[in-house]
Amino acid sequence: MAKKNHTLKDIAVLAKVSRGTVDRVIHKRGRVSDEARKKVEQVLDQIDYRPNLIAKSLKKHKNHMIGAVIPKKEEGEYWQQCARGIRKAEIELRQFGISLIYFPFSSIQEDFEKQLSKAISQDLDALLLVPIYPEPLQHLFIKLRELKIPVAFLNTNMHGFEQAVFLGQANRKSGRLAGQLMDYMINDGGQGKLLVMHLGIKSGHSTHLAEKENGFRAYFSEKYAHTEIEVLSSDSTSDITDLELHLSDVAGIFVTTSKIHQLNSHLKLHPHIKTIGYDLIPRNIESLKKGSVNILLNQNPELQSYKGITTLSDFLLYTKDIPKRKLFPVDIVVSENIDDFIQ
Amino acid sequence: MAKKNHTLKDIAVLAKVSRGTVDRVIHKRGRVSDEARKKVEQVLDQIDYRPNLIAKSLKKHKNHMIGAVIPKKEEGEYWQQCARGIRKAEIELRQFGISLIYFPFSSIQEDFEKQLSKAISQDLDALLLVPIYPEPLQHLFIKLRELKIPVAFLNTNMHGFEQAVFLGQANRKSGRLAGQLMDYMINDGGQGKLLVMHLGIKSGHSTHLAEKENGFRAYFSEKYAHTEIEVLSSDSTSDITDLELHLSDVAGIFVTTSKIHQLNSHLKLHPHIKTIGYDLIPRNIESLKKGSVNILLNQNPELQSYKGITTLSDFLLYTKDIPKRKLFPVDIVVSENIDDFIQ
DNA sequence: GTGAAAGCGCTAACAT
DNA sequence: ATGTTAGCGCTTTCAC
Repeated sequence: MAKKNHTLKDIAVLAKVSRGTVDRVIHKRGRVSDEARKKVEQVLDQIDYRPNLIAKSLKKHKNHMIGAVIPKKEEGEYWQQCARGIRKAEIELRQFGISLIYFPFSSIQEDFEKQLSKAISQDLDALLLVPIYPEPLQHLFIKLRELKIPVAFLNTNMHGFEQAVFLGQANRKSGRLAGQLMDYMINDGGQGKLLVMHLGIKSGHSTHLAEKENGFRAYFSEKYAHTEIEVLSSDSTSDITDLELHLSDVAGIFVTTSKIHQLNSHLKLHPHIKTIGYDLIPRNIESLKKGSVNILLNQNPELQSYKGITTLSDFLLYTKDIPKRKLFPVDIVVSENIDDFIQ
Repeated sequence: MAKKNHTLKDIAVLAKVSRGTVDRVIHKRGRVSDEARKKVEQVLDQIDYRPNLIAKSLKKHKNHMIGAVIPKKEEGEYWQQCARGIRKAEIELRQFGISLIYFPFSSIQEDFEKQLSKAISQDLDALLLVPIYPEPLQHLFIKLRELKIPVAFLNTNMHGFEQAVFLGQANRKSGRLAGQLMDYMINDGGQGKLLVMHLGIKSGHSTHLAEKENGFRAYFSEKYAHTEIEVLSSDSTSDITDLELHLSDVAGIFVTTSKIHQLNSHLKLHPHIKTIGYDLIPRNIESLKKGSVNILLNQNPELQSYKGITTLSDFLLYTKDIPKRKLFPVDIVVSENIDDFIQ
């Protein structure tokens, strides 16, 4: 038994009922007599029935629409990569009757609000979105919840949704990882203090950064009695012109944002300082190749958004379950393996 | 135009011919009059026809069989992971009418020969295999080539096959990467020599190891005038008992195989020595967590074999192209991110 | 050379 | 409550 893949028809024959009845039993659509149900269930116990997802999908075929509410490409290379992942999924899935509609927003509240409203009003079959300003825009998220369509959240998680997947990182963990890598590079945490820098922060992202910082600190406080760790924040380049003052006895710098490239001119003067930053944006890649940055942690926005779309489409096409969360490991990127990660 | 996804039927209507004719034109099956062909081609130029892969697959459905000629699980944890990836794909693909047949071999020539012959004689629809002893068994590989079925090669590539994908690593590159990571850890290549160890080598794998070694050497020779690099090979544990003699002024050890855990007792005595090894097998993981090993490079056998099967099934189900090669980046694993990679 | 039609496995509307 | 049937888009067989 269990060799052949049984079909609904097989089961109907074995249970001596009609295909319709079998279907009703399997999908619990009711309107079946106990007697018939028992007969079918008996057969189902015997064999290992797996519905043919391809047939199911073919039947249901109704050109699914997935909306993507994501920051505009102009918002930075990170979001460009994110868009690339979505685009890749779009091309692959077109042949399966999935199409995408984009709702790109610039990161001001009004624009996000506008785009999300537009998306909500379009009765889509699923939605991928990067949720920002959740508090002031509660009413919108409530509306979204009421739609009861599957949602994929990128970067920031939201709760209270029935069918929702979160695609993102464990920020604290990546901070810890940065700690260990830094530790390896500065050779056992001894001499010199460390700098954690939150560069070019945009509103709404600060909790992520704090988590990274905490992880970084946690690593060192667990391993060494005390390592001196100083924190610097800034949302513009001007703030870091007087950075020089801080760099005298610094052994390593951990930048929690994608802006490590802003330090380039400083780092040239201090080649011994070990540096870890985030994200494979062109200017960082350049810095990595030139050696002013030692390690980049890649949060892999392309893969995340790609998986976001495929998770949704697996649900739409094959009624596969939507997992609660998909956490992606960060890639550790140095100049010797950077090529594996770009294109 | 191009909004809706056009079907064969649509085209037939537009071209005022039958669906059969359209199909014949698209698939170049001949037996079409020039006149009819032109009409169809004209329509095809106008619209963007994308055949519905799901329908195609449903129609063709004929329980495809994929054979897997891979080392037995007893051959080591690496192959066990490999088997897990295949198993994962098997479970996922069962519902699409793909089934697998396993031909596990123990790594002696006779057994491999036997299993591969068996696989060849079973008229499978596709084959995944780990090719070893290609020279002495040329006749078998010639036979395999003649079968003209799609093949996925794991770990070692073979040439002259029409539909074949190679899934594996760029070994030299991973050696270079190990070089850079070592460089980072020993702080700029200065004091102390380095050891490259080929531990527990099995026949047939030595070119891989040499490539890794070369990459490692290349990194250092390009960066520093001269770094002293010593090489040690062994195919049994006994050879490394006198290792102690070599360890006096060693700064780092790079083990090109998965056997770095064999060094555990030695490393305890020299905690300052930095170590890089391969593969997430339990004893290595333990060593990593305990700190006697600093970095493990994960060649990701599970993902490789999984992708091997899915590449083949994408071809069988959806007639998607088979790429020439899929090279996987190695994961850089330290104790702080090991959890991301196990289970 | 061409069109008509069956059928892959499933769902859902429609009879009974 | 249950059985029958049409049809998703494609391939393939079979008449003509």
